[in-house]
Amino acid sequence: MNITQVAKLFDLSAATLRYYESIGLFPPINRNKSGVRDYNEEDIKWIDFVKCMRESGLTIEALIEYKSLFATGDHSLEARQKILVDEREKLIEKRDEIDKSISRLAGKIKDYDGKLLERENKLKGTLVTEAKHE
Amino acid sequence: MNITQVAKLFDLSAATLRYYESIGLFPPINRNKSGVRDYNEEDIKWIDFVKCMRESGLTIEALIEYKSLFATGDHSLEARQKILVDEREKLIEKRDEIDKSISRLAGKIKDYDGKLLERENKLKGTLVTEAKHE
DNA sequence: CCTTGACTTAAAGTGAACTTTAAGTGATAA
DNA sequence: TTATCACTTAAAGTTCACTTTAAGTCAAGG
Repeated sequence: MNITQVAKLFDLSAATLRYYESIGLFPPINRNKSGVRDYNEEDIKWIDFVKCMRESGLTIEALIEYKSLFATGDHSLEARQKILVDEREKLIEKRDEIDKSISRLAGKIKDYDGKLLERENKLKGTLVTEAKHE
Repeated sequence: MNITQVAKLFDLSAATLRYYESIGLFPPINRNKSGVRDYNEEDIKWIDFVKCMRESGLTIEALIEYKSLFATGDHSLEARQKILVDEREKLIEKRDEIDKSISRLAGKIKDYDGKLLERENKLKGTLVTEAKHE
């Protein structure tokens, strides 16, 4: 798979893919004899992971650190797991924040239902009054 | 309440509070005779709302729009409610994204447990082998 | 009286994460 | 053979949401 196809697949620009690779977000992509990137299954998995995590707000930095440790082999297993655990914690906190906001918005939305009803009733009152005057 | 107290209360800087007010994130704060801001209950509620929503990722723009409509009175009730509904939708999507990432991280973390066990077993194997050679 | 703290405007600076531009090389397909 | 992609490096530009700086005014308290 070439860069354009991968870009389409993940809705990223080729520039972003090169940028991500250049800063070490995932291992270097193999090239064909003419130096063109050829993405394999593993690469796709990495990119999928990176994209998912970035969308959830993991920093570039955390992902670079993870990938760097990955590159050092088995003795970094614990360290890598720790990063994942820490990031998961952060995401859980974030999710809880968002849940609070969702509830809060729900409450406000409900309040607006009340306000809208109130306004409707006022309008009806006006109409009744007008009817009386006829 | 003056700006310093409010800043402490919400862990925002006075500069940020002035900035928020200047761009219209909440209605203008009343001043005392010498022109110093004096925050009342309502102001505090606004700021609390704004801070909560900002932390969940609502844009400054959405919040400004909401407040602007608010300032136009009752005929914007529907429009205001719509903003809240739209933003809630966005937050729900975001939360679902984050949930996906949390699950994905959980899976990977578990995988690492497996890998760590494997490594441990290899280590044991080595020890056993060494024992045999004794 | 003088320090402290609040106020103002305008503008420049910051950091994160890209995006775009420039300027060039090299391979492949019609 | 010429157009189309892909590649490179380096650097500048963009957006968002502040933050900081500068340069000054004004009022209250010890």
